[in-house]
Amino acid sequence: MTSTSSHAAIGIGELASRTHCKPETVRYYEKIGLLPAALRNEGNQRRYSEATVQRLMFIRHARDFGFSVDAVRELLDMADHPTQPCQQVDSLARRHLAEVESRIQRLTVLRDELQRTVAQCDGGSVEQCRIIEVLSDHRLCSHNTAHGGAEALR
Amino acid sequence: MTSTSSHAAIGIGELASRTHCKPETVRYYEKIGLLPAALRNEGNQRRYSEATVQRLMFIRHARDFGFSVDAVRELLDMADHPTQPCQQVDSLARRHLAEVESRIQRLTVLRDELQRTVAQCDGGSVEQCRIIEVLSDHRLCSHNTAHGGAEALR
DNA sequence: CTAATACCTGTAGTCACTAGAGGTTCAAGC
DNA sequence: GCTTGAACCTCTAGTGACTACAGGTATTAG
Repeated sequence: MTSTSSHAAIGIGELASRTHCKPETVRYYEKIGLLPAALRNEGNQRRYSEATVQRLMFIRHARDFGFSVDAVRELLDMADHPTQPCQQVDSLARRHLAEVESRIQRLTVLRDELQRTVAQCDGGSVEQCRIIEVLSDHRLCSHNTAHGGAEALR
Repeated sequence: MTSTSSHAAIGIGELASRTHCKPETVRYYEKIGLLPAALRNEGNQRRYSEATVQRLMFIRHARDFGFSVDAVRELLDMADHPTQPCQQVDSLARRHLAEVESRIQRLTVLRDELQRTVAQCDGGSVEQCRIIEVLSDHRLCSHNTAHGGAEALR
């Protein structure tokens, strides 16, 4: 048996594989306080309960939604206080949604500018390349504002 | 006069302000080799020509388009060889465009899921909050694949 | 001449992990 | 009991593209 039975303590490897992350990530989350310090067995290895599996699933799912680690910290805190009103949760999620929408907006403008520029390249020499020309002179862009690609990507 | 005359050597502060970045960024670009080592005056301070202003404008504009520093390095290299065919430029720009489009795609899927989730919250207690519930259980999501928000944002 | 400003170098911090070195513990087979 | 290999441990450094200091020097305006 590979110890997948329901209420036995599990090791970091199984915890990681059941939550689609790596042992390094689990140790990292413990270090930054997203997960509490794990119980250890006699040989100093971490042992986890089902409750930790659930907590880590929550964390991974929230991260997968694009919430920052700090936001996840707040969400966990709220989830730990179930009788409180969920206004803060709602507000956090709406702010996140607004950020995603803004990101889409900026990337769409950038995409249009890139498409226009790329479409104008006729495949000659670099000397007459429209892409290089546009990069050399912002006045050739359709907007005179920044594209914001450096922030909207990466 | 604040030394804005056309062909005099300028300092790092003026170079920075004319290219919408900071002196630290200029020094950083020099360090990583995007800009050549600057000439110095008697007091060891960097002095720049108009050519450097142009080069840095190109760099900033390309970064603003979202090209990575490595991509900018390649673009600069190509721009420095004007008689070569611009096929590589074109290919680099098209790959970048594809990346931007993919990013928009992923963020759009994420936005839809977030919108759906946020819309279901009725403002009660955390206990019955749909947002917390969805984060706790991926099966409540409309797709059973990852949302990829952690990679698509950030 | 003085004071404010701009500049210099070098280091560390950001974010959310990931990768590696160098050592220890565990589980299975013989 | 012994061996072997996988899994685990801690600690450090690296990623991208800057940004922010600290502690010192140069320039410039008045």
